[in-house]
Amino acid sequence: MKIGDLAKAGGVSVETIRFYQRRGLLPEPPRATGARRYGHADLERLRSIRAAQTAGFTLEEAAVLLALNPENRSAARALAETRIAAIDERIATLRAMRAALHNLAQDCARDEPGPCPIITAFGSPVQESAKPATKARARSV
Amino acid sequence: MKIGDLAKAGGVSVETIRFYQRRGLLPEPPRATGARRYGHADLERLRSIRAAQTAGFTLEEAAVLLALNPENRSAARALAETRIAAIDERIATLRAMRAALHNLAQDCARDEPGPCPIITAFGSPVQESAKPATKARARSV
DNA sequence: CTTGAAACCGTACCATAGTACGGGACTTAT
DNA sequence: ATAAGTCCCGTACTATGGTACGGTTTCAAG
Repeated sequence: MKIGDLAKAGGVSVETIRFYQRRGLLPEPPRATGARRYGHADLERLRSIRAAQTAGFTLEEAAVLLALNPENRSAARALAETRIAAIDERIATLRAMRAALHNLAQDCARDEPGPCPIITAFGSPVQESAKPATKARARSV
Repeated sequence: MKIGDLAKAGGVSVETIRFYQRRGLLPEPPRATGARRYGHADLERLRSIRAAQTAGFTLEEAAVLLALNPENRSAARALAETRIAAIDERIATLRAMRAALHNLAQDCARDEPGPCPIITAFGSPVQESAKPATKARARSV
């Protein structure tokens, strides 16, 4: 297999494979007249990386998982537990955000007199000095 | 108020304020002999930005919220609903990740003979050609 | 034998939200 | 009056996970 074939088989771009090689996630395979030649093991490894990513691991964590001795259950489990804890934390944060937004949206929908509660919470403080800064915009914001 | 005072009052760094100014999120206030002078409205605006961020809005969305007419409830509500939908999607993805990891961790904890299920899922494909690529590591991975 | 596809390489760029650095100007306190 | 502390400015760098560009070489078909 050449790099393009591996890319197709793994569902990633050629650039991505080269990127993984630079990061040490995929080995540098032997070459035939310049071009790298890949085997089935490389495809397996690529799939492992993608699976780890899908489960929320970073590429760095994927590298650790790949380097792990298959007998080393405690290390693997520790990694998984750490990830689960991080996911739980993230979910809790998102739920809090969601609840806050939902409440504001409900209030807003009640359509009582006065300014929109969403804008009161996040938007224009209704003061003077804080004009939209239209001319200060150097980038496209 | 000078920039340092505003930074302290808003709980951000001076650099962050300057960064917000470059992005057009905070206006460029009048100056006294070089140094910018801020008023209470600027602090309010800074707080609005941080509140929007806490609710999961990006800085770009925060800019839109700040620019909104306080009467424009439908626009504000649309923004909030979009954000809620994005949050829901993200939570769903995280839950799926969590469930997958949790199952693997449970299997692993059963400690049955054979390789660790976590590593089977994400780690070493147990083949030859895929050595850890230690020497290929250009960056620190 | 020539053309086009695909490989190679290094480097730069994307988004996001800042942080850090270096040098000059200016204020404030001792 | 000198030193410390802020302020100014522009630029570069951080992390993350790639994507894109430009130029060279080699491979396979026609």
